[in-house]
Parts: sequence; C-alpha cells; structure tokens
Amino acid sequence: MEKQQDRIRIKDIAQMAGVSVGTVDRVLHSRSGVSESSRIKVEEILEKLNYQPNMYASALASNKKYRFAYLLPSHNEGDYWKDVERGMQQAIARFSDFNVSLSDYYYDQYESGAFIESGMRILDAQPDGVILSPTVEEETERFVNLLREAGIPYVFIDSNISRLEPLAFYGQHAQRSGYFAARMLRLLAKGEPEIVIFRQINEGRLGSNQQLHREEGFYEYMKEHCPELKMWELNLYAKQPGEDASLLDDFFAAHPNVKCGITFNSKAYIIGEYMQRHGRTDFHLMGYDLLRRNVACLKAGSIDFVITQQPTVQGYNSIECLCNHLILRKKVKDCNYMPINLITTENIDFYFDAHVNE
Amino acid sequence: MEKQQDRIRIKDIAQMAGVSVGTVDRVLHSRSGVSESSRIKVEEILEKLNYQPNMYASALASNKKYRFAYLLPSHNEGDYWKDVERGMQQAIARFSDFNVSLSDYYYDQYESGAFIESGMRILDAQPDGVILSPTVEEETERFVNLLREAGIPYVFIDSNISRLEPLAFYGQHAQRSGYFAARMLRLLAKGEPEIVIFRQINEGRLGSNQQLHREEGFYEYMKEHCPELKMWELNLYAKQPGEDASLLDDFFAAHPNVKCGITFNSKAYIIGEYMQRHGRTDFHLMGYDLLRRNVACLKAGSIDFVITQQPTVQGYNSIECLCNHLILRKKVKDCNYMPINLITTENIDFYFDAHVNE
DNA sequence: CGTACCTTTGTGTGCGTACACAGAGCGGAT
DNA sequence: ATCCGCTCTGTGTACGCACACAAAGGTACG
Repeated sequence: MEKQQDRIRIKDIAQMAGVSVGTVDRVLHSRSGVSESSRIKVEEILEKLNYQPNMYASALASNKKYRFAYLLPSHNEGDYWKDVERGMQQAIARFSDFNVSLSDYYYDQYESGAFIESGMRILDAQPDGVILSPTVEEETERFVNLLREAGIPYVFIDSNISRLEPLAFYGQHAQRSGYFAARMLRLLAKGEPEIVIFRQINEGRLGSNQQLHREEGFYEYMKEHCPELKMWELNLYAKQPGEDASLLDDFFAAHPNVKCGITFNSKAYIIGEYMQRHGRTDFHLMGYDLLRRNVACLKAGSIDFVITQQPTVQGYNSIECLCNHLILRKKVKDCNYMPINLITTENIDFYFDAHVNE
Repeated sequence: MEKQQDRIRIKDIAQMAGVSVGTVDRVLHSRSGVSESSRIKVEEILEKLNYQPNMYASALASNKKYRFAYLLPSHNEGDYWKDVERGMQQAIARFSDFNVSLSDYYYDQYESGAFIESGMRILDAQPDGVILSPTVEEETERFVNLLREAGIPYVFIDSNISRLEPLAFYGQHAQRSGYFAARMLRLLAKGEPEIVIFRQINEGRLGSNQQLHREEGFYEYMKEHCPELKMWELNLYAKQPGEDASLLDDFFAAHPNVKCGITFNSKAYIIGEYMQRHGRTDFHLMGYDLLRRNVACLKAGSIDFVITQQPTVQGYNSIECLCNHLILRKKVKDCNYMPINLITTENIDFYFDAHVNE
C-alpha cells in the first residue's frame, strides 16, 4: 500500500560509497577533482538507488536568481498576447520561491528590424532564459543563433520552427487545427454548396505562418471530403475598418447564397459584429481565440464555434519549462502541442484558466 | 522591467519589528507566548510588506511526512478510474520532495456496505488527506462526517455533493455537459426525427448521479431547441453481453429510422462495435470518456464524438490540491469544473496527458 | 530578600543541498 | 630532509524556515 520509502539523501549515498558528501556532490555536478575509482563507485550507487535530489533543498542552497525575458509582438488590452502574458505572470508568481523574475520586451510586428532590435536589448541584459514567438523566420533565426552562442535557452510559443531547435515549443498543431475546423464547419454547413474564408491582410502580409498552416489543413480536409464545395476567399484590412464594411457589403451582395464562413485569425468578431448589425442570423461562422469580442459574439449567436489555443496555459507552461530545465534540472519535452478545443456558447464557461490554479 | 525585488525573509521582518525571528515565527503560526504589543507590531509589518514565506524552505524545515489515501470504485485495466489513478501517481511523483505518499483503497460499487467498510480502513490509517468519488450519497455522508470529526480534509473527484462541503471538487458540470452533448448530437443528426439514448443498467441501478445529470441537461436542450424530436431509451445490461446484442437487434428492427444515438456512460464502444460488426456506417454515435475501445471506435468511424472529462488531470489536480492546502498552505478553489472537451478523430491526438508534464 | 513560577523573548540546531576552503597524501626537485 | 605543487578528499557554513530549548524579566508569596 505505502509507495514511498524514506527518501535517499546525498549523505546516504556518501556513506554507502565510503566517501564524503563533498565527493558525491562533485560527481553529481560532474565537477573535476574526483578520482576515477570513487567516481565509478558513486555513480554505481546513484544508478542502483535511482537517487533523485531534493530539488527544493537544492534550489534553496544554490540561492541563485534567475532572470527570464520574453519577446512578443506589441499589442493592446484584450488581445491574444495579453492572455499569454497573464499565464507567464501566474507562473512567475507560483515559482517566486525560486527567485525568478521576468522582463518584457516587445516589437512592432509590421516594422522590419524591430524584432532584432529588441532582441539585441535582450542580449545586453543577459537573461537566463528567453521565451519568444517566432513570427518572422529570418530575424528569429539571427536572434536565436546569438542566444545559442551565449548559451541562453529559448522557448518558442504559439508557433514553431523546429529547425531552430528551441528548448521547447508550446502551441497548437496549426495544420491539424485547420483540418479539425474544416470538419466542424462542414457539420455546421451541412448541404451548403458554398463557403467563404475571411482573411486579414496586414501591411501586405497574408498572415502569420500559423494562419497559413491552418488554411492548409482546412483545404486538405475539404479536398478529401467534399471536393465539390465552392470556397471563396475575401481579403479584409484591419487598419481600415470603414473599408472592411463595404468589402463585406459587396461580397454578400455578389454572393447571396454563401451562408457559412471561417477566419483563421482571431478577428472573427469583425464578421460576427457585422452580421449582428445587419440582423443576419442565418450565417454560420467559425473563428479562433477567446477574445472578449469573440466571446460576446459566441453568446450572441453570431459566431457558432471558436477554436482556442489556450494562450494562458501556453504562457504558464513556457515559464514552467524554463524553471524545470534551469532550476530543477528536469528533462523537458521539446514539442508540446496544445489540445484543439472547440468552444461553443454551451461549454465556454469552463474554459477560463482551466487548470492554472490561483 | 524587473518585477521581483529581493524576497523578504523572516529575519528582515524581525529586524524591522525590533524582535527576534522566534517571535515572528510564533506570530506567523499564531502560537502562544507573544505579548499583545509585539504581536500587533509584527502583524503590521507582515501586512505592510505582504510577506510570503518561502514554502520550499518551510517544507524542508518542518520535515513532515504526509500520507494521502484515495477511495475509488474497484475497476479493471483500461477503465476510466485507471486514468484517474495515473494522474494521482504523476502528482505524487512530482511532489515527492515534499515527502508525500499515497495509499489506495477500493470498494465494490454494487455491493452495499463495501464503501463504508473501506472507509473505516482509511480512518484506521489516519491519513492526512483523502480523495474520493462520492458515488453513493448516504454512505459518503457517513464517511465524510467521520473524516470531518477527525479533522482530515477530503477532496471529491468526478462528481460532487457540495452539501457535504469537501475541501475541493474536481470534475465536470455533468448537467451542462449533457446540454452541450445535445447541441453536438443535434448537429450530427441535422433533420433526423428520431434518436436513441442507450442506458447501462447495473444491478438494477439506473446509473450514477453523474449520468443522470447528463441526461437531464440533454433533455433540457432538446426540449428548448427541438421539442418535436422523438427520443427513445434503450436499457442495456453490461453483465450479459449476449443479451445486449439481441436487445440491440430487436430495437433496430423495430426502429429502422433511428440513425443517431448517445450514451451517457463510458461504454459507447458497445454500440460502436455492434455497428462495426453489422457493417452499418450510417449511424451517428456519441459517448463519454477516452477508453481504449472508445478511441478505437472513434478512429474506425463508428463513434463520431466523445466528450472527455480529463480523468488524469482530475487525479493530478486533486493531489496537487491537498499539497497546496496542507503543505504550502495556499488557498484552494473549492469548485473546479473541468472543461467540456469534444473529441473527434481529427483532434484526438492532442488529448493524451495534455499539460501533465513528465 | 530569596525562591518559585509564569510570561515573553532570544538563540541554536537541523532539514538536504551547494560550494568554498582546508587538509591529506604523494611524487619530484632542491 | 625540506619544500613545493599537484590531485584528491573531508569539513564547515550558508540558504530560509520550524521548533526545541534557554534565558530574561516580572510577579507573588513565604
């Protein structure tokens, strides 16, 4: 019944090996100054007893301070990235006994060079670990190369470039998420012959890799399961809201039979609110991320489904990952896909901060 | 930028209050032997500086052993409860530096008196905390009253009886989960005039409270959104698998137009496998819990949707909760609803052990 | 005025680990 | 033999906290 016998300590190991705790300590931290014979003896016993150090005593004794930094696109209240930050702050609070601190760095997503500039500021500060979202591939590569040279571990969040070998990645499998979205939209739009994909064009960019991968998975599903489906694409421009409305007017005037749409960015509320303004209730809509305005549309019925990436959990886990790696010296999983959760007005109440206590 | 100034220690508080660490310690643990004047002075400073003790140093110094116990229905490999146990074991491993251990107790769900008997064995062992699933209300009440008398905190898992005031509850909002299931089934069965609800009758019992609440939510949704829907109920008997097949044969012979069904227990695979044996691919089916056989049916297409309760997370969190309460002395949330996750063959890969590291 | 007793306060040690430092042993050069 | 330099090992102290114990101060009473 009892599972846990008394924990083995360094002292125990030392006694069994016939050496002092200092020698065991040197072996544990693979420091120099240990004879071949005692090293082997100690290692044997460590192996045999499966010694697990008491991480809390260890953190207490080493008494180091750890400074982390994160680099995210600049953003406003109510945005997706705010939730990521919230998760990181929760984790910092939770692990505050380990003497961890967190600094924030931002960059303008649409200004070239801004990323690498903030990156340089991080390098100046020489933190012990960095969390970033690799939105711009080339600049990210330059930055993480410098981090690697400096021996600073980095964690990718939200989207991944596995080639750049981060310590870990936390985010969704974007392509599979789009594939799943397609199935759900198909279900909503059973029998409909046409659908529309709303895109957000920013500074001439078609959208993040993230969004492109979702679209890819979406098209893949539709090709496999309903190749006859007619799919329109409508480009919208966030910065000119007035123009968006007239673009939507024009589109729906030209395609009165399209009753179903999806967007692969987090701005489904633009369409949802448009539908509410026009009193249309026959349009089925899907989107991404639980932004306040999306939640409002869900509850109002102008958005049917939202897929969430659990940004808070991503943020929390990425900090936890750095702690596990640097402080507790546990092995961390390098690729961590978040679940692909479908949110509706019926289950939304149970998706706020699920599992992140306090 | 830096958020974390140097942590305030007991020594700092003592210095500022002009007393010794011993006095501060006595105030912190509200022990006797402190004069009114120094108590107030210390409390003021604690308040002002918002002192947060280093929980790890504290746990290290107190050097107590904590013994937890859980009481669950007896079950076999591949069952729902196995996942709950797995989550608890993961948590125990994770918190092993706190000297926690876990003992297991089981009871036969269908033998009256078995619950309370195992409960008595737990009381004899005098553990520091107990986790249990309150499946049988009356016996649970008797047991937790004894626990409360003994000052032993208890956590409910899977289903809740809030009247009995557990330290915390981890599980799904069963009624809302049934409500959500109804929406999804309705989507699957768009236009179908009839559906069937499969029930599992064990020893004459209609099913756990859990299942009854799901059914309740399900009926509620259907009454609100499609009162004209014809809903059949078919009782099955787990213990006689032969009989179940003929019951299904009879039902589908009598109701050839029923193309859609749901079960509120974890045994959807019984129906799914039946459909596969009969080569029926036109039947839409929903169920609960990611048992191996349910997963196989999902992938084979004989089950469309499964709702998962994340049993592993429930187990993990319930142990974590006891640690937070007893060792770290953090406040714990008393009612913790799990998310209501919809699983399909497209997103199932991302639902194994989500967020429970290691 | 001394002793007993109670209240209040301070000090010391230990939890398991990390790391600095001192010391032991040994060979070689003077 | 003495001294130096090297490798290897053991000891001591600190981390922040809990708790046992000792000490200090006061009151009451013979």
